[in-house]
Amino acid sequence: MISESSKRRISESTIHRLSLYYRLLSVLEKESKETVSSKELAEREKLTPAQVRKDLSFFGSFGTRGLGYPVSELKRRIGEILGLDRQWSVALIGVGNIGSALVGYKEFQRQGFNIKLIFDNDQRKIGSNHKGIVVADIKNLEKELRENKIEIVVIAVPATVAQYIVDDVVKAGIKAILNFAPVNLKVPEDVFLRNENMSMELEYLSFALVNLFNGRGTNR
Amino acid sequence: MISESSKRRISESTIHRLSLYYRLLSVLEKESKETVSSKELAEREKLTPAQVRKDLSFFGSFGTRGLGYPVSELKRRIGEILGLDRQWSVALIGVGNIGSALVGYKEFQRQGFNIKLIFDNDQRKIGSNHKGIVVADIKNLEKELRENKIEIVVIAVPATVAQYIVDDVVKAGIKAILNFAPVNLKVPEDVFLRNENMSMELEYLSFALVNLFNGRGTNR
DNA sequence: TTATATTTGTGAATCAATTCACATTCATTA
DNA sequence: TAATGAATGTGAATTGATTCACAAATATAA
Repeated sequence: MISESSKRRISESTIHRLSLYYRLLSVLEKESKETVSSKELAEREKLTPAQVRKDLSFFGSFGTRGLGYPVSELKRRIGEILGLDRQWSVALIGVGNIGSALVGYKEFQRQGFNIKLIFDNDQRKIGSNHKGIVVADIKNLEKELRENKIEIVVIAVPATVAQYIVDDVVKAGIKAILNFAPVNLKVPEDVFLRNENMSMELEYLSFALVNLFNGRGTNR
Repeated sequence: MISESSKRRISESTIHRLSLYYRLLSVLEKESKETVSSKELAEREKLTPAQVRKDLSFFGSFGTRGLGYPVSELKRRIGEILGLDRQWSVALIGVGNIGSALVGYKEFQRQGFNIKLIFDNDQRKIGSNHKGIVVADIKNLEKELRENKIEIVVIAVPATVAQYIVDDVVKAGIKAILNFAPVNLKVPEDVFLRNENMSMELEYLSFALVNLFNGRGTNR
């Protein structure tokens, strides 16, 4: 897979759809379904069968003609591609509204994203316990990130301080950052930064209600 | 604008970028910047100037040749397009981890999304106060949604019950739903449904770390 | 064992989004 | 007031993503 993906350039949309397939396959696996066709996957995700097959074909051929894809096996393979076949050490910075929610978000753990450290700068929060993790002082950020071999950092601090925090996170050698603060962050070329913009979809709904209401909705 | 957008089909990406421009223009406005060029907007959002101009051109011509775009005016116009020039009545269903975070999320209010009602089915939560809003019993969902003229519903309940809730929400005549539950929901054609998949970006990071690490990161 | 029905995997074709490139417009300066 | 420079707005060109359509492979039924 690794060589495949460096050969061709895989689009962001394809990766996002792999996430969808992975989640759906987990459901099908629970339902003890043995095989599934691109047609069925497509119907359940509101895509075309060709789209599903094309997405998968970038990474190999996982199906059996005349039969479809083996549910468990395909789930396992997509898990491999997405890096969900391993555990990730995650640190969370900022334990306000959103930070607290993320600590308790079961879906992350289930996928192998383990929050190992929590940081904050508020003395009232430092030392407090969140789901078994003691909140550390942001002052020790770099040292702690290194010592605990953190691989992914989640930013959930106010927009005003996010850039300073990220600068320190980058200094600590972190190469993957998920940002919940509503602000554009600058990172070096070799750091992966993704933004979770919680207002964006709400704004899309607002746009849709105001502009697109000629009768029917347009879903993703 | 309304007629423009029904003439041509505006892509989802364009709308998402309008959200980005809007946020950036708010910053520029605070910095008392009078005008801004497509070049500068593009640089700050890691886009091309042509992309910025094309996006805006779908909705009209807001700039002055030789000068650029007037910051406040453009912000106002994009606000209009996105429906952020008005207040929206929002109901939140499910006040667990994520629901609680959303109640306190300032960014929503700032954009005119006002959480007016909160529902839950847990007797321990019903009647409790969240930022001045008393949690209502999910049993009265339909009645309350109608009486309070709710326009947008945010779903933050466990995946297992989300579809049942959504069915009731649709029955209440709601046409716009934002779903945080990690599950594919079915709604009629005339209802706008958007999904906020919190794991997706984390999975993208995971994918990037495993597959794309030939030195440099690829940011959005 | 053969015939028929399915369904994959994938080049080719189509459709959509992005970028190019430039005429046009306006601000500014001499 | 004319000349210069800057930046928009937009068709055309390009690039990228999606869908088509079909040969190949396999399952299943006769």
